[in-house]
Amino acid sequence: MNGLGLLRCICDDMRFGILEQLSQGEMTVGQIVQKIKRDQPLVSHHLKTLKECGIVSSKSRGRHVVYRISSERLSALIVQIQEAGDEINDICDS
Amino acid sequence: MNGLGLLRCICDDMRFGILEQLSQGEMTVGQIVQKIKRDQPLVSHHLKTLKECGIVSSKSRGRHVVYRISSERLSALIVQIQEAGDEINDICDS
DNA sequence: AGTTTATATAAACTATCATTTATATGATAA
DNA sequence: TTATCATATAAATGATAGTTTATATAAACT
Repeated sequence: MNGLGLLRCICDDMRFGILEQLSQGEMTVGQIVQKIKRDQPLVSHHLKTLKECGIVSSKSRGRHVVYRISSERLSALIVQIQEAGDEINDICDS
Repeated sequence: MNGLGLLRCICDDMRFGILEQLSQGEMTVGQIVQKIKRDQPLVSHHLKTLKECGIVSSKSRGRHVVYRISSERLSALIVQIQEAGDEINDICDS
């Protein structure tokens, strides 16, 4: 998986929504489901994709599974990418 | 089209390849075709996509059509995104 | 005007990927 | 140990988007 592939992974609407949530701190699958209001299997599926890209990691806590962004560096990068998105919006409006 | 949509547009392998070429200066379709060694209709198709996103613009010069990245700001942003991709590679290797 | 060159468009095909639905796993609590 | 809760997986479906092939347009040259 190359850098572009990983960016593509991040740039999906739903996965980006999940990452926005996780950028505020670790969360269980159920909490993410509640927040973004999508079906649980779909959320799990996208979490798997994010995990395969190495963007998130998970640990079990009781019967819950807690996900988090796998590194501070990556977390900062996601913010940057989000800002790039906003900046493109700016550019296109002007 | 939102910021994420535009990022997704940039993050396609082939479109990114085209943008890498154009980041060195404006080029005709034929020149791009030669450089990236893909079929002309395919290149034109992706150029159209990039144009619809507002990422590139074009002008006619004789029977040639010259494409360029539509703003300096956007050009700089593409470099940043490329660097983000490289950085993700780093993170995943480590 | 007719031919060549450069680019664009359109239709058909293919692949990829998101989503849904149904079911399985695995942990806890009763 | 059975029932329940949280999450994961798998199969089927549907949508999106890349690619190919064929053809159209438009400019320049003869």
